[in-house]
Amino acid sequence: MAKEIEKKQGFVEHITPRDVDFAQWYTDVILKSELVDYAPVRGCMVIRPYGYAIWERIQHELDTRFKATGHENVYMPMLIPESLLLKEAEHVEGFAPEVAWVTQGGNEVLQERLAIRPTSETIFCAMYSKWVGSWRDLPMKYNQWCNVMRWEKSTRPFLRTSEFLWQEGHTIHATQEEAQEETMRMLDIYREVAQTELAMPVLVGRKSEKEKFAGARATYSMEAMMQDGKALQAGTSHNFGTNFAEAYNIQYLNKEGKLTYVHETSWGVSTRLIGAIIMTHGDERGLKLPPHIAPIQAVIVPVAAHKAGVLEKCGEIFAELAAAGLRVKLDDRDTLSPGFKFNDWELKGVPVRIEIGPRDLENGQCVVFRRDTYDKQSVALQELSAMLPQLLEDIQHNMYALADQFRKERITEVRTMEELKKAVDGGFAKAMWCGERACEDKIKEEAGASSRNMPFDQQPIGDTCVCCGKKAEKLIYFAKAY
RNA sequence: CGAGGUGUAGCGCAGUUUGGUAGCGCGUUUGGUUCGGGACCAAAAGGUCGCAGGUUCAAAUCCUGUCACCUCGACCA
Repeated sequence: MAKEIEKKQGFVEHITPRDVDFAQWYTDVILKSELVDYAPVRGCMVIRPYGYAIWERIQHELDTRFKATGHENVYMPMLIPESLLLKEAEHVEGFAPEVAWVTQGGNEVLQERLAIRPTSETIFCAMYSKWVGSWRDLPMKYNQWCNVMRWEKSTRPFLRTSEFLWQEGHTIHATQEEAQEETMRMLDIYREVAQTELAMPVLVGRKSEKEKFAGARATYSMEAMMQDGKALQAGTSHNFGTNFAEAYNIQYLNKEGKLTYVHETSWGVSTRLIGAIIMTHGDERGLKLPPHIAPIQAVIVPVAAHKAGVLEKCGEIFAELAAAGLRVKLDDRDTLSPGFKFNDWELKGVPVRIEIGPRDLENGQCVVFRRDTYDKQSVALQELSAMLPQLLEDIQHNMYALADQFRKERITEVRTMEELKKAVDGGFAKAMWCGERACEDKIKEEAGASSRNMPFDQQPIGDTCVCCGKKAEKLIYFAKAY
């Protein structure tokens, strides 16, 4: 089907329409926009310069906020001795099926095999137990930017790959209250970055026991809705209580001189966020990047670049905009037609395009195109650098508003299983739940949906469980998930 | 790990049923003309047909094995 359309239109770079095959649309977009390529290793991706530039933007937004809230960056080794990994039982059980092992070094078989980190709780714990001694040492709030590896059964670039990049924050605190405060603070930073920088609305809340992180006392998440109505867990923040501290013996002497276990948190977001941006905003022409994290915010495309003065003027405008602090690019590739470039930069999701040709030079203006609405307007050249920042903000806000409206239309309050099944076919179901694992399992079985999270703002929409009909305990979202 | 699918030029594919000189489109290179929504003409380069066995005078094609990747499920950021 998609192939027939492609052939008919004769477009080499044609993208499969979203409503024909959303999964294929996603694959088309990420490959053709040159974000990633498949690696010659099972389940791994190569993040290409344009994709990595987006990751660097996301890193910048997060890292700035981490540091502003008192966190420091560190780096832990990628290899974890098996004995160390085994100490927290629930954690091991959760990760064991997807750990990759190093069993040989050079020509020698290792005495103890080494896990390639699937996450670094264990090694952080080992170091914290060494580093902490007094209540004066607390809190310790460390973060690391690194790669991790999980031997996933089936993989998709950005969404689930064997190796991926992320940040993992690990903190230890004197009290449960402090740990909980930290857990919430970091979740809120994730929410804020998602909403203000990625223009992506998210639902924040607490995970059910079934869905929580292996070894956590409580897991909180932010959940985003993709354009096929499926949920993507876009970030998590965990409160471990003293679970790991007890397993790894992380104790300090409190003010009374008594040995006390620390309270620990961890929190992470990954390159999956790039997948979230793509599936939240993208359209039939390809990527659509929010201006705040777009590596290129505005691209200048010369028209009839060989004509006198065109390229020179483009160069001047480029210098002016760059000096004004905009991330701008001049597309001076000489063998490509303007039309090709228009499509190329739309595919790559650049928020604003500036066209400058001979006609514009005569009139002292340019054509400004915005990616989110496809609107074109003529702008006087001397006003350009003054109007662009506001235009970029408009685009940023419009993209959030569109995504928010899309999501609102696809969240349905449900009171019966029939309603739930219908709601999760292309959307989220908002339901009351008794709190029992059995009902989650049954909903997974019958509707293919999992619980996403329980919002902090618990305004009941009924008093009986959507599944079993018994007394409801919690308001919770269900959805099919990536 | 279950079910399905695909491996042929950088990319996308045809050719496999019925064994007989390796094809097409795009891209690439060179020269020229173009340039306000995916330009055109001409010439050129580019492939041990995933890998290993086997059958045959002859294998991309038939047989056996094997590896990899993709999609959908189950599991997970």
